[in-house]
Amino acid sequence: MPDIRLLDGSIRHFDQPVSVAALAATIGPGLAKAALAGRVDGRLVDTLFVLDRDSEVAIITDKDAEGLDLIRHSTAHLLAYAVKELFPEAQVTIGPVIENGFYYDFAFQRPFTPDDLAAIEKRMTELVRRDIPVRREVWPRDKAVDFFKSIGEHYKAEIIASIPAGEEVSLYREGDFIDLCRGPHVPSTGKLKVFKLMKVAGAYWRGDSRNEMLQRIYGTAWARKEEQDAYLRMLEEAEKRDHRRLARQLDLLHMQDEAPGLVFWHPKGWTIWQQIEQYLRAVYRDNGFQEVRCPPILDRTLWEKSGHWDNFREHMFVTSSENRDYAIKPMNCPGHVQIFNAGLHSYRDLPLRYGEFGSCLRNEPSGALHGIMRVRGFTQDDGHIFCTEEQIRPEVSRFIDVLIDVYRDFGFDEIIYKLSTRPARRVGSDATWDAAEKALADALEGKGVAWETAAGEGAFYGPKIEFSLKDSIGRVWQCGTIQVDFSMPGRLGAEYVAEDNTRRTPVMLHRAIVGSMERFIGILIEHFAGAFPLWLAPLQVVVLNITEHQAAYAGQVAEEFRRAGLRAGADLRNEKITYKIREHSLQKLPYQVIVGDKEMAAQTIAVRTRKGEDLGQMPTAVFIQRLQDEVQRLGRAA
RNA sequence: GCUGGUGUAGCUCAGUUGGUAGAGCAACUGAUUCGUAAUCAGUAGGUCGGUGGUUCGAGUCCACUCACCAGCACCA
Repeated sequence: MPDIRLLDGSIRHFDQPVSVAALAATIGPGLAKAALAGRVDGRLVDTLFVLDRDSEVAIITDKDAEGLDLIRHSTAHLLAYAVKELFPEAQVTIGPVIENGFYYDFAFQRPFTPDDLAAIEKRMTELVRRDIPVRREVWPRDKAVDFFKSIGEHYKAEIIASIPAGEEVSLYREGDFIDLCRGPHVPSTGKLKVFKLMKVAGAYWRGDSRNEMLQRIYGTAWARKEEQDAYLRMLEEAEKRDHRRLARQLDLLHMQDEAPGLVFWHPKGWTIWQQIEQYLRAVYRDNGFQEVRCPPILDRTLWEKSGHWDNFREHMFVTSSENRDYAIKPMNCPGHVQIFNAGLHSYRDLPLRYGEFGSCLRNEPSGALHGIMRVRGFTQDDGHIFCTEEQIRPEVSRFIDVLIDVYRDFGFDEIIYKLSTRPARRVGSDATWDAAEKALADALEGKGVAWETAAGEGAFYGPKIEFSLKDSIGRVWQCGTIQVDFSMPGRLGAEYVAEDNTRRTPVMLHRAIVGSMERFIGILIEHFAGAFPLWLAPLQVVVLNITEHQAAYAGQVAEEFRRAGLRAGADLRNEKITYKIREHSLQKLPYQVIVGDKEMAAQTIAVRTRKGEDLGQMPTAVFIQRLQDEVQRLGRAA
């Protein structure tokens, strides 16, 4: 008869098998009510699971991370239940938990409408009110296949049929609804209080674009109302700082129908770009990268050699002239190899590092385009390191240091590291992969940072590390990468003379810090909500006169700022000072300098920030010094 | 590329069952010279994404097409 060890170390003895729910009840009525599931010797089970042997048990409630996942998973089932009640002809497929919620895919003869969603959500709420028990059943696989076929659930039958024959499968029954599921689930629908259906969209069956498209309903679900409210507020906030909207409001750039996926940079947007480019250029210079520039189009034969013609022909822009085919470069590496190949290199030259703000064009599928985050014409802060296998680790290590510094300078303190290892289809020997993966892992380990491994997610040509940053509202963006490449140098005939006077093929490391300039600027716009730090702001300070009387003085002050190397303007329009302040505040211009008769008489200026803080009155020279200090502090002077 | 949705003045949007386009802001003109997030008045501005069709008549209906949006698939 079971002895049950609880989380606090205490042991409870029972004279007969006991369910998780009953166990919770012996601990306290509050816990019994809150129990969503149990964790028995590390395995999650339903509350009706019977403990019949000695085990270690934790009661899972909505305070546990697993509890939240459970709620989301069960809410996905609740959604399917409601859909089947309202639309019996709809077929169910799968309904997993995702970040912040869940989705469920249905096969249905017509798309669901927003009205349908409202009706479904209403039905879900009714099912919750009825507090219907959710019960696990275990069936032989074949019986389950026959059953789901018999009720017309062909997708479900197909899923179950892919489970090995002879195994048992678990089904969950709530009311008249029965679904295949590994479980566990919350004990009854009444436990699901906080959820909202968000949107409906198409999704391919089994994630394969060759398959038919299903109707996917997305929902969010939480343990507590306040958490959902916070999540919905975060979405609202994200919408407010959407880079497409801010780019228009702040007059940074635009895109138009005639150039899908391509950006027209306006003066203000281009100023930001230039600050970033100049900054990165200094980073390159300080870290041994020599800046180069490659031709925008290269002969087809080169892309055939590199392998891109075979793999990406559909996504390359091609052009021809005088019976020759060219591709507009979709990447810079083959060009950098040409520069490497243009001279004979000794092992003493390695590592050799090239960097380029490389403009690339890729004919991305129309549905992939998204503002300036995913475009057809973009500029990589691309770099390639030609080195030996032994040099991989120190190069990667050094790169990580640089990357951390750069991200910090842009205001990102949290970085997520992911090491992607060998995929099934790959080039290079296992020994080579072993060494390279170890070099990357060692480099990460040497930094003392937390990192995770994505097994099998490396490129066919080598392992890589991907660097993601977390923005001010908690969203994660993958930007940097460093990738080992065993393939390209050989394909394009790169070699160096080794110590023993033999010709060897170098290893090539591809690396990018911000990734694409366009995308990174998009991320920055959203991260800062358009309120760029001083060193990046298109205009750093504007001088406002109160009446025409101080116009000349205001112009003179602005000129002083400009002479000091600051991006300054004067707004001498015949408008009320409040009007001008409002306008420049909305434009997120960092500092507004106000000059009236008082300031003019004292030969000073009055300063306020875009947030409305009053910095008081001071001589222009004093404020210039402050601004210069701030620029120095927030970013390396370019 | 796929599924669904959207496309009206520079911007944000309204346009009832098809009858020949409207608001606010911005712009322009004039008045106002006013101390920390919107001064008042006036003027001008649109082949309603494009092409074709139905109709006496189309922003409103139909077909095709382009772009964008939300997902999916893709991302060297």
